Amino acid sequence: MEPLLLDRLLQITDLFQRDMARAFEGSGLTTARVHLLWVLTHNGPSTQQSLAVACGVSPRNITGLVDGLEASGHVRRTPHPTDRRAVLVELTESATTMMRRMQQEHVELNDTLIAAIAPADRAAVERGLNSLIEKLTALVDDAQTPERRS
Amino acid sequence: MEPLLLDRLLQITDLFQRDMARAFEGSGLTTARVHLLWVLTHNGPSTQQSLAVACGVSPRNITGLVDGLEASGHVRRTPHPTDRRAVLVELTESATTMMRRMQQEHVELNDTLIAAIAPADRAAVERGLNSLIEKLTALVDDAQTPERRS
DNA sequence: TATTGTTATACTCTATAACTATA
DNA sequence: TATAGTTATAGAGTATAACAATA
Repeated sequence: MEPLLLDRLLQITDLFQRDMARAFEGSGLTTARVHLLWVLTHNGPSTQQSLAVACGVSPRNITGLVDGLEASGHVRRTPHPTDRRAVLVELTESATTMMRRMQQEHVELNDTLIAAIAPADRAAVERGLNSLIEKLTALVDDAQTPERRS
Repeated sequence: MEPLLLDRLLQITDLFQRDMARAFEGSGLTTARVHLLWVLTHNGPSTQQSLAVACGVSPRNITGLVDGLEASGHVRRTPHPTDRRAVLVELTESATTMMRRMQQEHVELNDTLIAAIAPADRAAVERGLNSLIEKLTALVDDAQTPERRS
């Protein structure tokens, strides 16, 4: 009984989640908080509204995540220069350093994974994953868009 | 700037999670509860201890998940025939029917995804995913096992 | 003495709704 | 009037520790 392609992909999903959880444990960080740190790394100082959009969660949730990251010294809230309602969330120096290291480990893991694939198969795997992403994106969007509000 | 292989895999992970959450919404089911239902589908009536091991969560957590699934009519607690400490959790008839349908949809999604990959690439993608699973499993285990308790 | 499940407690992620301060 | 963020409230998933009943 060959496992289905779908089962293999789900297994990879599970392995990633466990690998990430393991990498964070002890640091007080969680998947949701690290996600926010990645967004800040890529986008620079951001308002909580924009973080909510980027993370795909409610603004209220961002308040909680930023509270936690502020308490652990990873981010800092600073006043928005022109809008006194808003705050800018930015990485602290130590968090910036940490994210640089994480980004490096990310690239190293990528290299390790590519090295695990037979050279002759690599191009096909890349094409295949791209096709899967395209198909999955279409499926998710299809399910989202046509909410027949008749 | 080509995205990394790792980023593609993470994107697929994200798409799966969104697709599953979408599929369950409105049904009152969640990822954790559906996972438990899958375990029951595959293993048959089980004690909460064995469910805890199979789901990789604490026994206490299983109590909560089973409480919820019992309230929604998906599972039933029955006395263990020989061990009066334990209970056997089993699917109700309606949940069994639902899981059969879910299993069918699972196979259909698998077919859809395979169809999205160019036929010439399919074998290479399968091999590549197997290699990735092997490598990732080794990485996760390596990080787990040698907790140098010196 | 060890195991099964539950009660007690706590933390994180998540959401919606109401409210405050500003635009 | 609309927007940015917070307080209030709620529910799910997760954990550990203490306890009951049973092995």
